[in-house]
Amino acid sequence: MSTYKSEARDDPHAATTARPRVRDRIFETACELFYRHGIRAVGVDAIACEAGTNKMSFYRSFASKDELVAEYLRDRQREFWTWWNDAIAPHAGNPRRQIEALFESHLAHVEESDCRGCALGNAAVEISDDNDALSTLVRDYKQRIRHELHKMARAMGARDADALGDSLMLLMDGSYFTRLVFPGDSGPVRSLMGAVRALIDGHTR
Amino acid sequence: MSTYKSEARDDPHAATTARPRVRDRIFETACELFYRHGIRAVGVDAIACEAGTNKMSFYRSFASKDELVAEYLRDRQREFWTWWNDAIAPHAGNPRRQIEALFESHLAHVEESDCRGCALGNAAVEISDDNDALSTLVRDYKQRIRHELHKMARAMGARDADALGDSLMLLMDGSYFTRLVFPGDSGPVRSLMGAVRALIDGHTR
DNA sequence: AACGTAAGTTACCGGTCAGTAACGTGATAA
DNA sequence: TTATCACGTTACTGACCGGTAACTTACGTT
Repeated sequence: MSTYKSEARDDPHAATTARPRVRDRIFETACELFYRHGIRAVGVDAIACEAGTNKMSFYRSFASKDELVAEYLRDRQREFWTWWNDAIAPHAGNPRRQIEALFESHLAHVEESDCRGCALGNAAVEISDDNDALSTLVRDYKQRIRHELHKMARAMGARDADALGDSLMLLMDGSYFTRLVFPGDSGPVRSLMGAVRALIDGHTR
Repeated sequence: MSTYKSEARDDPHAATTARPRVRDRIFETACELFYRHGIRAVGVDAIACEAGTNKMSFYRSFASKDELVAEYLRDRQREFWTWWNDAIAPHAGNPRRQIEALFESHLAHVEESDCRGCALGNAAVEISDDNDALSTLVRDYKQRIRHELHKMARAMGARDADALGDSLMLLMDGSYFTRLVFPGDSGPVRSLMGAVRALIDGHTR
């Protein structure tokens, strides 16, 4: 199974060059490690070490690992909605174009070499259902995505807007999920835009 | 984060009533626990205890936890293809009906209350990429599914068979993935059959 | 110079992880 | 009867888990 182990830091004391506060370094490192290797696979020791500090400084900045995980998930969530708004903003007033632009951007993102799927969705695999704080966080996130897709489908005048929104969500999460196994743009994600357009057409023609 | 802890066994010594061999009990217990709580979240101690035995008997039957995990994944894989063949067998010679039947059966499975998504796909989230044995196992599995879907789409006479097969795979994995967050039949999976038929129509009309 | 603050260091806690050694027991089969 | 097999039991290893205590070092203000 093998948990992630950090290798010695290259830059033990960069001294003068004002590097970011330890809390920020820890957080950024943790985000990267969690996404790359999974939440359970990364211990706080490895995070602190990789961030060029130690466990004590970790616990001066974060109450617990679960707190850090929650903050990681909230951060990814925020980034997601920023991305979402940026993707649809140029096509305000044209819902169909907005959906297409959204999925074009999503496709580009998913095809990037360092993409490891959906951070929140992956977390749902790892966290236990009885961890209320974290699983609620993920559920709210996915529910809001679903809701926004319903809204956009409705704005587009789709025959069965909720069904179209749900189908689009299946495609979105499907491309995240398959991405874990198929590298780059070689996977089933190739067919994403075709499927998106076919479904939209089917609901508007 | 909280790892799974087993509660005391109810049936410490069922004596006469010939219960299955310890290896089988361990394996069955492990499959259930891995699927329910995730692979990393379940330790060998918990497995052995839940199976009504102890760690020593575990290691008499399995060389390592990773070996057991591999066997778990192979078993789920076998079950999957059995299910697959059973689903399409009644409609041999009618590829379109086969695909529909496949997804109808898949939908029913995914709507079951104890479904926690795709065992192999979930494993892909948890295992590290450098675990060759396990990640190859998962990749081969997903590649074969993709290949079979391509074949069926081709047999159906689809205009772009590979694209249709890929789109169907996105829907399939999407319904697995969303299932982790949306309980029962309340999630985006509601739209599955509609999307499947719309895509097929789009590729054959 | 004095002080507060941010951060590094070492050592430790109890618990769990995967995995092993050595031994005991009860049933079966030769 | 004796040997073997399948299994249970106890105790252990070394590493790692999340988390804490107590102390030290360095810097920035005033």
